[in-house]
Amino acid sequence: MQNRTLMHNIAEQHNHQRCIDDAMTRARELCQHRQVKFTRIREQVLACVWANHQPVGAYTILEELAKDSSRRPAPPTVYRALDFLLDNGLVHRIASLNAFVGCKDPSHHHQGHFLICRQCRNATELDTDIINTAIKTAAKQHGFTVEAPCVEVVGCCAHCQEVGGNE
Amino acid sequence: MQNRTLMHNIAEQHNHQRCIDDAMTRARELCQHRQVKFTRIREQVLACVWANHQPVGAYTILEELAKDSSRRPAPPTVYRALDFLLDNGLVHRIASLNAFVGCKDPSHHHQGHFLICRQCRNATELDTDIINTAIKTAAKQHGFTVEAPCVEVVGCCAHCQEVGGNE
DNA sequence: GTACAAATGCAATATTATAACATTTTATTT
DNA sequence: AAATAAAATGTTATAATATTGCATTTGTAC
Repeated sequence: MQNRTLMHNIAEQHNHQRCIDDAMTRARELCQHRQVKFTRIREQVLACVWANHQPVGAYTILEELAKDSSRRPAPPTVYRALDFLLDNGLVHRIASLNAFVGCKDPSHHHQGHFLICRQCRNATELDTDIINTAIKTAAKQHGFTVEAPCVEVVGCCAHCQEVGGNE
Repeated sequence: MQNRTLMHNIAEQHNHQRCIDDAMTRARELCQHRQVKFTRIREQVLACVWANHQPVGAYTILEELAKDSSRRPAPPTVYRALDFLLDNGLVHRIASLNAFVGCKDPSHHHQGHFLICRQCRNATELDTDIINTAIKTAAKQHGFTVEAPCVEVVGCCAHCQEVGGNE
């Protein structure tokens, strides 16, 4: 049921295969440009993260890698790949979920803001500045200098509101 | 050094003993009013969280409880107390730190916004609405209904900027 | 005092993440 | 191409955070 909702959602909103392909191409080009190596493992991990728009845990990625190859990689393998992808802005970590999600714009480093649907679990990265501006304004009142704002908003996405259903 | 900075900070900003006392009194009254039990363990855990303004981990709390009494409580003891305190809005959980911090206004339920100093580790809870408003505005553009916004801003607090020092 | 519900004790284990060191692969120099 | 250095990955172990399930105790209502 939840899966149906998700697939429905994704299918309606965009061609997800294209979404994946674009992300992988972007990553490849970006790594080439930065002269860093987009190795097989890193590619596999990124593909796994982009498989859908739900943030995915490190150990879930591990399972997926195990399916693909005959031997099961150990946790550090995945975490190292994730560290690389994080460093290069190709994925974001969602602290409140201990999970990772693809970055929609890896060209410039930024800490994304996320809308996380409680129902379908999709995480949407925002690209406005209003939240950052508000945070800076609030911080300024305390003389606080912002370095890394982390914004993870749980709620209900447009599609799940329409569909309604399981609460 | 970091400790000195922290103590300095706290000492300058407010009388922390009073800060603790107020928080504990507030908690006691609130539990009485809500007809929920502010048991010894819950009280100890809350006191531990309020010991300073740095978010504290569950296992650190465990250590503290072990010091106070002859026998060492098991993790569920602490987590259950924390769950109670979270449910009653007496503490907040900082997802990005896996740690807990006292809530400055438990009278109404809310998800706090935090400024977390990278240097002294103090977490300051914001009480403005600008960030929530910005989040709602941004979410609205996506037809997203906000339920629980999580805002954890890492940066450098006013005091640590003045003091400077270790980066 | 009995019965029930809530809270705590306790053992085991799940989940997420890292440390330390060995090996392999890749790139660079000779 | 061989030697070297650097980067990436493999492997084992373990740390850190959190939960499950069930037993026991405590508190409250009847």
